[in-house]
Amino acid sequence: MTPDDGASEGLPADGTLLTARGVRSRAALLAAARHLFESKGYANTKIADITEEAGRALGSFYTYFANKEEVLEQMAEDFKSEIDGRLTELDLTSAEPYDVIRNLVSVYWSSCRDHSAELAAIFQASMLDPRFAQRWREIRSDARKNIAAGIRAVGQAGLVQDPDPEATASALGSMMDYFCYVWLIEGGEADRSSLPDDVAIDTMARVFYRTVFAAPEPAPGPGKQ
Amino acid sequence: MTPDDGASEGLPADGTLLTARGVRSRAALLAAARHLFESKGYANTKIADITEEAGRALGSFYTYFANKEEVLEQMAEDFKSEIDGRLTELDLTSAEPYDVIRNLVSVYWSSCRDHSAELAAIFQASMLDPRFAQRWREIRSDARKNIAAGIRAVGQAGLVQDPDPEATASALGSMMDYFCYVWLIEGGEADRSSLPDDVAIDTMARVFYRTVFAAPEPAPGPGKQ
Amino acid sequence: MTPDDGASEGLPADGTLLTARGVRSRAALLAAARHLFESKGYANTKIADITEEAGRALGSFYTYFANKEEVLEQMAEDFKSEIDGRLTELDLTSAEPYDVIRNLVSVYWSSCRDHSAELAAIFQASMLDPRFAQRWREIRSDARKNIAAGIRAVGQAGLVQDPDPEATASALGSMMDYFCYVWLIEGGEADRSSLPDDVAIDTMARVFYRTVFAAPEPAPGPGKQ
Amino acid sequence: MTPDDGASEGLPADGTLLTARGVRSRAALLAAARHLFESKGYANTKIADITEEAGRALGSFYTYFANKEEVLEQMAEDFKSEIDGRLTELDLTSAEPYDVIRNLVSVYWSSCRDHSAELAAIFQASMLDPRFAQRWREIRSDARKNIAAGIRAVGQAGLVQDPDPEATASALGSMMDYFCYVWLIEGGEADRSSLPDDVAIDTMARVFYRTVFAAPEPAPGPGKQ
DNA sequence: TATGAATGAGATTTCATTCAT
DNA sequence: GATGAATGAAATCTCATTCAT
Repeated sequence: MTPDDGASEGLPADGTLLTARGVRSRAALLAAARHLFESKGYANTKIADITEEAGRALGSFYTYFANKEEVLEQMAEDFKSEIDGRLTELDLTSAEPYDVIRNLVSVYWSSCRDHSAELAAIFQASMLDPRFAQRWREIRSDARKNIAAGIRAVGQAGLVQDPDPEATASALGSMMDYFCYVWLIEGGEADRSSLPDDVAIDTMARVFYRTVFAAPEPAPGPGKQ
Repeated sequence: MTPDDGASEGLPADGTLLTARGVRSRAALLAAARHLFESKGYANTKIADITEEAGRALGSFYTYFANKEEVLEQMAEDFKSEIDGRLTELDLTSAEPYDVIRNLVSVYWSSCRDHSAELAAIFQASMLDPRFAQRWREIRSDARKNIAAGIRAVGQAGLVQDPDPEATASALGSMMDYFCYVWLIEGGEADRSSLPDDVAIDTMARVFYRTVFAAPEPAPGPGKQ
Repeated sequence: MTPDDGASEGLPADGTLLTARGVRSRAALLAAARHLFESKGYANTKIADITEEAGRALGSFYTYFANKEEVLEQMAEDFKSEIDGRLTELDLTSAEPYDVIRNLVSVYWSSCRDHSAELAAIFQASMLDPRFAQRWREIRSDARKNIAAGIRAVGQAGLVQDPDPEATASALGSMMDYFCYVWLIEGGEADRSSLPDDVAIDTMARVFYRTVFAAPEPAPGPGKQ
Repeated sequence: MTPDDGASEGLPADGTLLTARGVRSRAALLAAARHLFESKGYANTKIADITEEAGRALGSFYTYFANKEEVLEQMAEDFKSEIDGRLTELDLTSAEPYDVIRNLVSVYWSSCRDHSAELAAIFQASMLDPRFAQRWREIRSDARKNIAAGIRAVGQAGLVQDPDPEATASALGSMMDYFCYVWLIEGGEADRSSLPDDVAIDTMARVFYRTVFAAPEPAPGPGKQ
């Protein structure tokens, strides 16, 4: 669950393998970038900031990455596989549909919380660089498809019909993406600056469930997250 | 803040009145900025791009604006009063709650579509500059409050209870904001690049209505938008 | 005959016309570049050197040129049209073939002497950048063709046959190009560092004449250059 | 300066002897440098390119050379002794002066062809670095002296007088140097990209012979090169 | 007001050389 | 000897802002 594990040991730009020292440096740079992307934002972070934060010389950055985009690329990759991994582990056979939805929302929220740097950076980059807009579309595409499939399944079960499951999935996905961004990165709304995890999760789950089932969610059992 | 206090015809920074020529130049610059913010994005638009597009000399920009932020400031102001104006004109006393919601969503969608430049710029700027994040929070705050008030009203009518109307309002607002951004600015999702107006509006209205009423929306009558 | 006249008033990168002030600045930068290319060489001259020498700010360079290559491009253009102009003025109907050749060689030598900066820079650049190698080939191509035509004319007059006039023209051209470079730029041979104009011209003319006519040149009359 | 004093097997900078492994590494680096100087040019070749091409680690370069100049220094040395060697082997007592000249030119051409990397690098370096300009002057100095001596001998034989044999030698040397560079390195003239060996050699020999003897060369016998 | 040239503080990127392992 | 990561001094280019005309 630490942000630094997983796929990010990575490789230098040219595909060569790294020495132990190299692995350490690369990790230090990624960690520094993550930290800065979160605190100052992707666009406002200079390469020099990253190397300074990592305690490395400016030039060392280029031993491991061709440019700032490549750092984000790497982080986005890790972010996606992390979420994918967590979602795969999820128990989707739960008796209660609401629990399935809540678990799903919960995984998404906590992934975003643990990777707020990545989330912030990807969001930003998607607005600055069309290449990243495309990348971000791809990353979220699986999630959209799964939601749409769920909506369709509910329709085929004869429960509630949705005239355009993909559009609805896009709306629900947008809700989750931006709600997470607002509360985890941007610092909340005008008169409230943060949300407890369970409130955030319940809120998203509620919107999600009601949208799909057009009915009230079951009364809550005792607390979770 | 009267809706027509002359802000958008604009005044120079020092409060002096503009000559007719000045009014024209200022408008040309704003129009150019709008166009560029939409096509290349706020961050990727340089002052020189704006003046070139406007057919003015670089230096003229500074006759009317202190910097790019001020241009956006102005556009945001106009954007907000425009939406506010349209929402005020709205008939909220409609017999059918679904129609109220659909009208509201419809106004939001078409405002965003007609002001995609502003939307794009505000969104982007809110991610680059904390000052604009705050500004954007304020702009959307009224809408959030109204939604929350609506949810509360429904609860008080004894229909459906919502444990945290503000949080839900934030979720619904996030859905609308980002859904509009995705489909009007970013170019849609991975496998669909645009949405007809009525589909977009129906989709948002559906999510909105179901979330608030925890029930299916009424079956659509013929023709819309 | 000053290096700064002619085509080099030029235009800024984007084709816009320059103000009087702009014309002055651009000329100052070109003059500075010319001076530095000659004294330190093209490759060893930094943009900052040029602007410093011209008494301008670093950034001003980019108002007039996209990069160093473009400066040279401009200088090469001027150089070529200058030589072309001088050659066109030449009297080729002289009774004495030797005089024609000597005049031609003389024009070439003095053009190179007056434009040693350009010569040095073009030579250097042609070795560093394939694009300039091509450019330089094109520049000298006319001269080669004229020489070849001359050789062919001599052959058709039944005087001396040359099995490959183009190859010979290339050899004579190479001789002139590099001889000029050696004596005007590089500082001569191991044991002699400069050559009086008339010696240089006589030498090249001799090689040229003897190669074409396979006979001794006429005995020199008095005074020349 | 015996032709085989071991220079090209080389010694490390400090005079220590190399191990067998060291000899192999040094040779690999020289070969890689040769190859790259030829294909990308001296200035465009980085140390890292050389070590990569040689399959060695970057740092290993500095075990054998202090810098890139030293590599070229070494190659220039080899180049010169190679040409000197070939010229010494030449039969200068041939009955026919034209054959002497043709042999000489032929040796020069084939030396340049077999050492095009060295030729390219020396030429380039002589334009970038005054130290190499000097070096290159020295290298070619012997050749110039020999040519001048030949011209003088012809004059003393009462055949043709040359007012400045050294200048003429410089012109003929320039012709050969640059003609070889143009056709062996730069890729020819605008409308022809290569020359068969015998055409190149005949052409240079023709210019050379006619310049020295101010008379047509003897009609060619069969077979050459 | 309008103009567009001038400025210079950044930011990125490259690469020769050093050095710890 | 061999390795390749680390270094940091350049150099290039950008662009918001100022200012003389």
